Amino acid sequence: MDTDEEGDNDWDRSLESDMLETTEGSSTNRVTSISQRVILHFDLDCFYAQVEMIRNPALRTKPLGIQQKYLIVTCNYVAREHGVSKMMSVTDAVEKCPQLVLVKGEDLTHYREMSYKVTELLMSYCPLVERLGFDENFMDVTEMVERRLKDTRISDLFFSGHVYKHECMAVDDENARQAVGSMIAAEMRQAIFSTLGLTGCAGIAHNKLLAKLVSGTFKPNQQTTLLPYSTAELMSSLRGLIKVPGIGYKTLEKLKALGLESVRDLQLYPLPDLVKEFGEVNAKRIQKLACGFDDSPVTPAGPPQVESDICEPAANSLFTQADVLHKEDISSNSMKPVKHTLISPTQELQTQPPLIKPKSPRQPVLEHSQVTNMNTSESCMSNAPEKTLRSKLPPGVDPEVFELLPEHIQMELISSFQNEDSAQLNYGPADTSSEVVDPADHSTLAFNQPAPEPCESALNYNRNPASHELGKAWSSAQSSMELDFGLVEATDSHDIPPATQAPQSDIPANVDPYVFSQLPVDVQRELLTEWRQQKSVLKIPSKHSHKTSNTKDRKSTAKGSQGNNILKYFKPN
DNA sequence: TGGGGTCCT
DNA sequence: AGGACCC
Repeated sequence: MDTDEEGDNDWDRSLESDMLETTEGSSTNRVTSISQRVILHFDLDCFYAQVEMIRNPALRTKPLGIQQKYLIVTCNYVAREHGVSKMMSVTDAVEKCPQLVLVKGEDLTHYREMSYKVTELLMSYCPLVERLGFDENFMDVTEMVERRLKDTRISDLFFSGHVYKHECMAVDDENARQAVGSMIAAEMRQAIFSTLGLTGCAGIAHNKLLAKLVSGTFKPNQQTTLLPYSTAELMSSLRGLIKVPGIGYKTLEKLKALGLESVRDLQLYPLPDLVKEFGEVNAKRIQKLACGFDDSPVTPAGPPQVESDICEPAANSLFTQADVLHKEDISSNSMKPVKHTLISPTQELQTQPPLIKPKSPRQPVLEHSQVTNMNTSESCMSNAPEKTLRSKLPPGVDPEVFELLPEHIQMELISSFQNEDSAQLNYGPADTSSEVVDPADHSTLAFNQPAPEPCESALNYNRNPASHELGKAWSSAQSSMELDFGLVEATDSHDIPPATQAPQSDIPANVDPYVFSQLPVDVQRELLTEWRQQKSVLKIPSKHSHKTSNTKDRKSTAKGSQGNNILKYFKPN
């Protein structure tokens, strides 16, 4: 039943209500098609260094390295200009930059606190936030995007920040969701900056893997959106398999032993041989990662659960997984009243209002009749004559190249156009169409541009221009927040943190640290006292937190991620 | 090569 | 608990 194909997903639950619910055997049916998730990845710039610069603004102008033992674990951008880099030995760093200021960073307390504030802030917009280390967060904003699309005219949309491999991009029906995602990401980055004084990057894509990868394309304090058809370009731009998140040192070594070096090598390697080395599940997983497929859900780690909702009676087996997910999502959403924000999206480098786009390829859309993944299992497809397979190819996919792909990837491609990860392998402008595999060619597969197709106007854009549901509610518990400190536009478009920031670890996320620092001292003190008494939504795990009650249970209940699950990180469902 | 984290077996 | 992955 569960080949690990992109099945039983929860990402399109937002659309599920519109869909017919039928049950065929045990497979969940998805009818609609275009539902792709919108995933955000936030990555704070040199996080430890930023925290130290907030604690001591005098450091801002100096080259700063954060030291743990004999390592510079991170450093600010001033230091980077002098040749210092992350994970460099202190000796080397000082050699490169004798004026380097060193701050010990072995005690993580401050970093941890700040880190959770960021996560909390993000959670106040949308509960689906997953932490990755102290300085990264994933967010699934699919529902938020859907809601905005409903009451925003398409002409009011634009891409905030960069669009991967494009200088500018006009918004149309096909890319509107990504555009909204980029606007949301910009607002959130602005919120992180104006309330916490931290800058960072964001990536917007249709899955976690790609959001993470694309977020790093423009580095400090910028954001980048990936359009699905640019997936292959992104993947092939990675130099070395180690750059694929989810492939670590051990796996890399094994892959090397098999003679694989590039992303493309892995994409094309015969699955059976891969299975011998890694087992079926892992083999498929890593091969899919190499192709840019990742159906792993955004799994909130913290305890957003405040109320009763988790202790529900054992799930009725008549419920599909998706049903359960849907419920949980609604309940967690409903406890999030939000205030309207005055924050305006940052415009960044992208000053251009969208003009004319290079006639954009569109995301292929399949007919509804092609039922999702219902057993796209090998058996059923591998027997299919090639002609049949080919005839099902999404527009723009080069059949020649298609045939080079491992079978499960082919299946993925075919079925994915109804799934969330659709259009993944929709490789950009092609030219290598009819080639034979050239072992020396380490570039990636190329597909033709998808031909224009009738668009799915499943998304209707109404009038109602200014609709911003993003609120700045910090924690539902707080009420003293009527003071609109946080709503002050503390910055202009260029995101330079005020050097005067008074670091106050107790000020709530929606209070601008700068504005706070301008208040009379006694007022500050009074506010702080009040805030300190208030509970955080996300409790910071104590150092010796035993967490007797398993985080796992919390997770699987909280998000209802299919309790089984393979790899947490980018695991297939 | 730190000082953490997560999940799977 | 050990091993893989992540930062």
